[in-house]
Amino acid sequence: MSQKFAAPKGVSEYLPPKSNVFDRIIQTLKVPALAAGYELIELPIFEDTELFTRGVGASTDVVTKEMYTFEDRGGRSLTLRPEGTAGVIRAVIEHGLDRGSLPVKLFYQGPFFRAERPQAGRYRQFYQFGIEAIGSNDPYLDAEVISIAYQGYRKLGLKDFELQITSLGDSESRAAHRKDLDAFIAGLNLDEETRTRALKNPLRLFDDKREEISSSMSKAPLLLDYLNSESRENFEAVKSALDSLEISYVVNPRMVRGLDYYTGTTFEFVHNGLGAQSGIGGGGRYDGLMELLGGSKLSGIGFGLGIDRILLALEAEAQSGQLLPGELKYIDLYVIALGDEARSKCFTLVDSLRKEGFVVEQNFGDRSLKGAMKAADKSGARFAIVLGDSELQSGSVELKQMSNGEQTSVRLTSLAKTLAEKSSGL
RNA sequence: GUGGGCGUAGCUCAGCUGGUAGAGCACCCGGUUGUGGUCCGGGAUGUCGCGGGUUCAAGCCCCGUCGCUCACCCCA
Repeated sequence: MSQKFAAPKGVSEYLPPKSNVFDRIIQTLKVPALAAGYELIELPIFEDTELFTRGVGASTDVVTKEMYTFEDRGGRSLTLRPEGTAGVIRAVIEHGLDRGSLPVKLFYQGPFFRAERPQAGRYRQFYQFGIEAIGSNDPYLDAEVISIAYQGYRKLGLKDFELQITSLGDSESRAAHRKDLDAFIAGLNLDEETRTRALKNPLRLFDDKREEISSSMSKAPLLLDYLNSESRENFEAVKSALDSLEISYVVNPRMVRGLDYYTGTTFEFVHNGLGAQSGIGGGGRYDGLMELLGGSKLSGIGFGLGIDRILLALEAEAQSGQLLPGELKYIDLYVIALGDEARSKCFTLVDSLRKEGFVVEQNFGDRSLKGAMKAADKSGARFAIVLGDSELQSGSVELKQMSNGEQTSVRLTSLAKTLAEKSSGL
């Protein structure tokens, strides 16, 4: 009895050729981060459960109903990471990274886990690329962080997205607003569940898509109107820094983020071509997180970008039949051997060309020349050679350019040189 | 957790008021001796998601179940 296995529910998987695009996305997003001096931090996939309940916030849905939590053999409660920031902060504190020069600038990339009901752009295992800058509250740093995400998207060719920003202010500003917002919500007719949620974090109601709730929230007091002078000046400084980089944005005073640690500048990138899950990335400042997790009182800011959703966004923006960035695999040369003797010669030839840096594929098994040529064509190789008895005799091959069928006779000894010359001309 | 849609070849799907399985794409081979992309010919591939029921007969009807998907809650 053979059982057919399937991947667990709701996970995202990437197979060729789409996996090439997936890889390209990550490589591309890294470029602006590296250019700004951010360095890789590679962290465990699972952490102490309490890191998330405390860091992300016990009131959040992420913590209350979406965590993959399990006990290890020593009875410790562990959780598959639902987001990246808490782990980064933990590592910074644990290893004293904040004792060096500030801000500490880090980037990470990898899988994250939330046990939600899957839908378009929402998976139980999903991928994020993120950066964190810890130890400075300079508004220019906020703008730098935002610009790194922005540049990453643009480098990938994305256009149809919008940057939304707001400020959640400092604790004084939030307290003043909370008082009025609570009073306002108390006057609304809400179902039990929603009311409970509002008690934990009333801002969440701004994000509710149900018609009756969004319409009644339209008159709710906005946090942005309660910012004290310091918070307001800070927000203005961030905005003008973005202006100076010609990064356009819209201020969305109703924006809500899912994690409780955000303060001050908060932002989200929203794509217009996606379904309900339109946020392709977001982040913000977190003033109290470091201290909350047992570290020094340093502010930080960062973002997480959803690789899966960026891929969906690229697909949404692509014209039909258009290739996505990185989708086509690149091959310099396809080598076809005819006969046993040639086969053995080709095998070492391919090896040496690869060592010189060329991307080379060879045909395997007994195929007709026609079939092998067809495979060469489909591989996307720019050039092909056929090596059989006569080539072994003469010591030269016909180097065929696949795009136009042109063949040039080349000595085997100068194949690499000619290939390099011809390739650079393309 | 709640609600809608869908489950037929590797992929996208067709299958009329039930009569016992098809197309396109992809794949492999060939169109006389060692050269691809077009064209022509040939070929392999399905327990029609699974279980039960109705019927002489079910991919089509009924019940259940599993899965996928979209949306809500929530969120990258």
